[in-house]
Amino acid sequence: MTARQSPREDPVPKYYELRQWLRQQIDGLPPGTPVPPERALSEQFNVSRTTVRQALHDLAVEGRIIRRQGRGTFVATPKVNQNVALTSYTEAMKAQGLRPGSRIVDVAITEAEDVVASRLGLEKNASVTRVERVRYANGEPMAVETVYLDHLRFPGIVEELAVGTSLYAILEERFGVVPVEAEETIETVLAPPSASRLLGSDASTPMLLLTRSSRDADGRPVEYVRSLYRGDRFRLTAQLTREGARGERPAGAALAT
Amino acid sequence: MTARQSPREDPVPKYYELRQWLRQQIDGLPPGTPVPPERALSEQFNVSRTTVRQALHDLAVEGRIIRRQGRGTFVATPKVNQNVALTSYTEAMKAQGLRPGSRIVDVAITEAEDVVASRLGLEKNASVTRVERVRYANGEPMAVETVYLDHLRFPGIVEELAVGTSLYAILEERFGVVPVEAEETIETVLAPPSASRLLGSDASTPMLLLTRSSRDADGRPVEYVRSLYRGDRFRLTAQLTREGARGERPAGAALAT
DNA sequence: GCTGGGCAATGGTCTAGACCATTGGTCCAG
DNA sequence: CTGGACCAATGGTCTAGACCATTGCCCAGC
Repeated sequence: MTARQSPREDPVPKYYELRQWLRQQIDGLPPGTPVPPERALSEQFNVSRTTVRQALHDLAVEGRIIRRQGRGTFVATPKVNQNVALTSYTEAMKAQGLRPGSRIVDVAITEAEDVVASRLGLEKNASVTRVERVRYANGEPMAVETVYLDHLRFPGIVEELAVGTSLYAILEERFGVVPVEAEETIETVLAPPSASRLLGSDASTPMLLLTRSSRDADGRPVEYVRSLYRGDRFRLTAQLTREGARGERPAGAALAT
Repeated sequence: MTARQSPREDPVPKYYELRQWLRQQIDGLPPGTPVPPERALSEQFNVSRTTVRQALHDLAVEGRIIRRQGRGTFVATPKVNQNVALTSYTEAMKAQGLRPGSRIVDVAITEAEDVVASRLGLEKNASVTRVERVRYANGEPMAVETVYLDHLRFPGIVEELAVGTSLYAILEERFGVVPVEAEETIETVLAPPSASRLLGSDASTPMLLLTRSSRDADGRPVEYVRSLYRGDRFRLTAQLTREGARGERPAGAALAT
């Protein structure tokens, strides 16, 4: 398998060719179908194992295969959808026939890092409550979510969460606070090892980092949330309706709930 | 530099440590600052070049550095923001002090692939107009966008585009069609070599794939758009306001234009 | 002064291999 | 029957190196 000279004189790397071949083979196969091991592919195509690994890594990044040390490589299950508005993780999973779940893995009162302080309108090193949880679908970890709240404004969160109360129920029932608007950002990042371990993916796997800064009816910051979604397992969706003035593209929008 | 045993017995790969060290060194440096070459880092840290490459690749994926064959490695410029509603690429870039641009690189009448036909409500292999263009900010390629339209319903698009008319102006003025609602998806993919070449990144660089299927006031499909944004250069944003019923999270939304 | 060629420096692709960590199955002993 | 040890198979990390493609600089020739 040599780097091929295409009619346009652009060489195609071996690993890319192998990637495409493999993609062709696995598309349409049921999730869980075994993919040949690295060493077998290396022999079959007479390329080094490194070349095979590159191709497999890329397919894993795209969520087409799942690689498990000691076990092998398998066709992955399709990506699941998550509405950008994040109406409800639970509802979104249920709508796709998946069993949602979550587990709080860390709750702490800590000092706010710069970006957290900034987003919550606090002084540097102000005291914040940090809640970290893992989101599951059918028992499979899908996202790590970290919520930051002003500890002075919302005391006692930790204790309430310990008895299983929903965070937003706490905010509304105990503090009379409802988030009414938010800014969100979406970008690709790589998982730090801590999140990798929680999510069962490796440190070079791109994630979708979704951040949200929400405010209440008085315009005061309520929470700052960082959610790390597995890029190989998630697709975000949005429904838009036209509202605004003519533009280059459909302009303005209202998200359906 | 050995894989270190942390207090929790979790080994940290060398390449990850090097990645973090480099990240610490470059954070805050002005864009364009040279980063030491691979071979220098390999000597300095007494690790193989492959280990260095892995660390550098990861930093490039995250958009922290830019690697140029024959030239070297440099601190990258910060990610730019693109509103999810895609109100206007032009406006979004201008709002960030960037000079927007675009170039149509391919226009064709072609047969619809399955997904395109499905999205446009057409028969398999129906005739569609495909418009492919590259989006720039300050002359730097940022995204590749492919628009598909029903050729029977919207004939003559190719000729109109040849004289520089905006696609949406054509739809409205010639066909009386205005997209009023849309579904969008956002996910991470890897750039195919064709897009890599257009965007100046490599085939293992994650991209943000944003798809949009829009419909007119009669509910008929108007266009199907696939936009590949460089994951190392883009962050998507959304402004949400509360509309809906109580949920686990802020529910429903209206996007600002 | 300008242009083209040569060369060094750089990142990109690839080979070959060693060793490690994890997993699951099999076999044996209690 | 159950649990533990062993082993093969698998993916993960890493070394060492070769060769290629690209880039920019310097020098020589016109």
